[in-house]
Amino acid sequence: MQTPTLRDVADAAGVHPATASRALNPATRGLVNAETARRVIKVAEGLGYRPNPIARGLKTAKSSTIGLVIPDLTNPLFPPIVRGIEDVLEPAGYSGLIVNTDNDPQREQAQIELLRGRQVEGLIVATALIDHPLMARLHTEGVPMVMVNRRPDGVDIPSITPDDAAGIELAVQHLAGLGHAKVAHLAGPGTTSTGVARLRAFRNAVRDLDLDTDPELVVICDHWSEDSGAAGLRRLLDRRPDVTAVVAGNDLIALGCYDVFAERGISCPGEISVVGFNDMPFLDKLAPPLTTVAIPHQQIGAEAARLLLDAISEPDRPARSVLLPLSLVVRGSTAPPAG
Amino acid sequence: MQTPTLRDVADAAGVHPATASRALNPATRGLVNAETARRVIKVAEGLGYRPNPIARGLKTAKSSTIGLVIPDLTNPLFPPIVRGIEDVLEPAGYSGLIVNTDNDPQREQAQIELLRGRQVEGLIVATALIDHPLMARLHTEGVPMVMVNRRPDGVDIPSITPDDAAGIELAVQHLAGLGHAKVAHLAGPGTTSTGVARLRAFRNAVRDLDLDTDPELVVICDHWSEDSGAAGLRRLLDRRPDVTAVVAGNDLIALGCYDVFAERGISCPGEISVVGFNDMPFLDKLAPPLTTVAIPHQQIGAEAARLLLDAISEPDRPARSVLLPLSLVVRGSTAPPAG
DNA sequence: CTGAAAGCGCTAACAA
DNA sequence: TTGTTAGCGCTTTCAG
Repeated sequence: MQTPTLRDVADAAGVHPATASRALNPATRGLVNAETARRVIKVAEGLGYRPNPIARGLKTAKSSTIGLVIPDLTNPLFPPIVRGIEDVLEPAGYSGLIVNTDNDPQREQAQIELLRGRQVEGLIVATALIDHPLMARLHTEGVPMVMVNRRPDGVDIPSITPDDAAGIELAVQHLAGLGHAKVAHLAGPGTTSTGVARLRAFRNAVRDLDLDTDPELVVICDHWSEDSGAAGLRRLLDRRPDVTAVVAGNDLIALGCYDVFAERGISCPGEISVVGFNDMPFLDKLAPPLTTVAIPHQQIGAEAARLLLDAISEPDRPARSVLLPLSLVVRGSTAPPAG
Repeated sequence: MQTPTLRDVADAAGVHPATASRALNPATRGLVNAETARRVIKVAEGLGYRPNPIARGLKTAKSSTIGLVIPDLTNPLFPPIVRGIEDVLEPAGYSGLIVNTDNDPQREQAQIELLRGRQVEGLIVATALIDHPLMARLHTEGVPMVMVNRRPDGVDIPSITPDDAAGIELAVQHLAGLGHAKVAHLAGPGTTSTGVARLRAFRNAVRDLDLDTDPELVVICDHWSEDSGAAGLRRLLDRRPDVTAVVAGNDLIALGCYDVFAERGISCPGEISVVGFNDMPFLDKLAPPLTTVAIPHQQIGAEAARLLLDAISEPDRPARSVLLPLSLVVRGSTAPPAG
């Protein structure tokens, strides 16, 4: 016999399926005689009954499923976030459906279509762009969602983001404290909130700390990637070979710097110091270990999931956004400037 | 109006829902007048109709969903495999539901229960142990599944695994070629197929190449983890401080060696060479860059997904298993022995 | 407190 | 080729 159905349980317990349903569902159990309920539950266990969420979903128009929209699972930033998400989704009876967009809006739209087709009850999105018509549309359509890491501008969607400004400030202060005056910034793309927030914070910090404010010290990278970081640093060095420290928009961009150091025989931190952002795994094993701004990955995910579950259960509650505190992890890639 | 249903489409097209269903499903489209079909499809598009897979699943007892059982998404080995899996699942109309077991059999069982509750049509499992009653039971219950990376013993389940023996042989040959005679092996747990296969291959290789076959040169680690690797190397060095090269069971174990090198001031590759296994990301950025046996991660995943889809569509086809070829990536962690 | 009846959206016989 | 009918497994009115 295949997995028993509610009917089987009801028959075996000598009650009507409806009664069995009520007895088995904690939320409606109160409507049924405690004794009967106990009996039904017992029988259900005996038969190894497991409710079929598909059937339940069809009736209740709920799938107990939520969509995770990320650029690329292969980026080490995301797995811990995903873990954090699942850690809160699972006890709540939800499952996460992960899709990768590869940062392609086309693909993103298709993937989200797919998720909606699968009746996800909400979306956790890590691919937000500052100007993101798709997200805006979904939001007006009333799709419950939460942004992680980045957020669109001018749309009132709940989000969990790191405190970019504070993080960059920590980084610049650290470098200034070491004695660096010519600090550069390899910014992330201006299409992302993290890119612009960190850039703005950088400009404020160098100004406040009386460091060199030459605009040539800022290079905006095309992507949040190693290659873009390398290209950015090359451009920077061509303009300002005298730079002694770099605040990278994130860790991958910092890794790109490492490539250029190797390529040009530059010593780090001897000649140039570097600070990353995100503290992705294994950074402590690099040569040199990367100093970086650490964000609480799992916690970001967990918090996002909680916000989303809230949004699902209380659709009318106003969007709540969380700014997560972060800390600077000082490792070997930063040191006082030479001579 | 919420998402239109098949009824809405049928009404708008002036046909019966059953006809609309047939027209919309490519598999049954042949049963319907080409003209009618075209019209229905057109109307469906116009209304933005998207079929509800939940309803479809309820009827067909299929969920178009498969379960991915992995130990921990946070282990960098898995994300690329997952990508590979999704890359073939998605075009086939399937979605993957990922669960993390944290290598806890308890949790594994619970998670698989959950997946089955969600009516997954099959399982891709990366947590196989040599002796794995749960997998054996699922297999006899006829649950379609495929093992990736590791496999249980004595059960006829399709699997995609790296060619462990060949990989270890490459590693040992490389070290022997550099002039190492005292080569050690930090083996993975004996409860996993990869652990024992690599250990066996190591023993064969040192014998065939006339290297030191002292059993003290083999340490079996408790887990496939950095900490276990570190503990293993400490044990090894206490017994055989004269060792000049280590073949680590996998990259994480090799990373553990790096920790011990730092802790004891041992230079690598100056005093001890290390080879890893898996070629997880960013190994080229380590100090020193890790020489390792590379496996085709995405391809493993893709192949696993293909096998599973086959198994689902043809349940009676005999289990097919694939041994994937691998290659040695020589980086900076290996060099001729000192003096 | 429990049973009867209807229906979620779709597909699969069976008829016409 | 199309429509009719029934039902997947469950929840949810509505009566009783």
